[in-house]
Amino acid sequence: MTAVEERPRRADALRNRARVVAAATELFAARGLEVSVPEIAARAGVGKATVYRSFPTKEHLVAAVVVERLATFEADIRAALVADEAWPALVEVLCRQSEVLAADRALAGGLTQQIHLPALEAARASMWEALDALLARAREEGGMRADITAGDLRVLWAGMCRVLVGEEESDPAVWRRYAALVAAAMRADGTPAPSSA
Amino acid sequence: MTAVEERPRRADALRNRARVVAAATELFAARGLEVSVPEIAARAGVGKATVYRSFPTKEHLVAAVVVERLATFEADIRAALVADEAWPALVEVLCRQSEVLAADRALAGGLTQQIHLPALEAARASMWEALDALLARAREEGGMRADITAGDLRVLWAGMCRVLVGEEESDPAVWRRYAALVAAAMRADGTPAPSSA
DNA sequence: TACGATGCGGACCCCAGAGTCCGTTTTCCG
DNA sequence: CGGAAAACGGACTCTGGGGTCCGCATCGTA
Repeated sequence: MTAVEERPRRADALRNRARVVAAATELFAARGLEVSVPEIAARAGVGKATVYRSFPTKEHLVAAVVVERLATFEADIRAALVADEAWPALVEVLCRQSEVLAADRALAGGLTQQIHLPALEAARASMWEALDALLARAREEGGMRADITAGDLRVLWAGMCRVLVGEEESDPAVWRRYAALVAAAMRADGTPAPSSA
Repeated sequence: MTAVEERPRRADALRNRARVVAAATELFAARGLEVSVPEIAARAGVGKATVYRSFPTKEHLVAAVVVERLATFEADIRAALVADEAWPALVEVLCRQSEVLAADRALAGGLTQQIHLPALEAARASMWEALDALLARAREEGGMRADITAGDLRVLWAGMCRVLVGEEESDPAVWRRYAALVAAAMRADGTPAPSSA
């Protein structure tokens, strides 16, 4: 655990850090968050220790990459927030991001992975908050069941993503189709929960 | 890899095997399929090697436990097959089994886990076949979208289960609610996939 | 009851991945 | 341009889980 201090870093250190992040981003996208640190270091053309000089822990590296990906996802959501009608915009975001996920296993992991690092938690929270806002608008417009929250969307959507990722599904059309099914589950049209408990 | 021969096994060997399976069933249910063999052995009150005498590989042990669980799931489905109306019966099965899953991480893993062992593959296939039959009936009765297959149900339902399991959700009501949402996604009511790809 | 086959379990090996150390190289400031 | 601080990277340790070995105990049959 090398401390991450605040004093100015040398040029080569910054360059190497960037290379590591780039390599990690590629590898995580291609093969998931399980890729080992040594392999990332090799891909970046640096030694393992160099990775640990920028990131105290593998989790920190993962977080750095995932935060980046979450940010672009959130940007897409926020763009949808200004659309005329929220519901179609929401569905479009889901479909589009599902296509992205078809080729990026890192984000999929990031949606649900159990990593408790402030930076990541914050990025996640901010993202869900944006999605919540979009859902709220869709609800107001009447296109959605009233009891659906961003959390519900997360469970259904992230879950489906995990299964598809696990099966190496890479056809964007398939991903879009499931995104549409998840959207269908949230539509306003009766079919309330049946019976007890 | 100790071979699993056919000659009659000693009484104590059978007893120990049963203990191991019982311990594994408990631990897998409580904490998922990641529980280590040493820990299972300890819980069963036997040595690690004893586990490997009955099961050539950890995967074989996992398979043995999961097959058992899948069988009870399948039995539930087949019972629903003789109901008057297939759709409500299907929803009921999903809700009920979701409650079961709330307390059993083993089955959840078994639904999607990548283990390629004949016995497990067979049990899974048989289970999905039963579910397919139930879906077919529901489709005939008109309660369901025509394009939904058992595979679709698997992606949505198993996915949602994985997320809930990962978050240690143990409130059966929550599980039932999501099962109902998945069911809603499959209902016949327009909302077809939007646009391209 | 005796004795061979069967089964037991603790000690052991192997591997892989996370994280650290230290002698050498690079940067950069005076 | 020279030297101290910063960074490098290969070699190292540590941990933990899967799977095996072998001397000892137990079973069950003649």
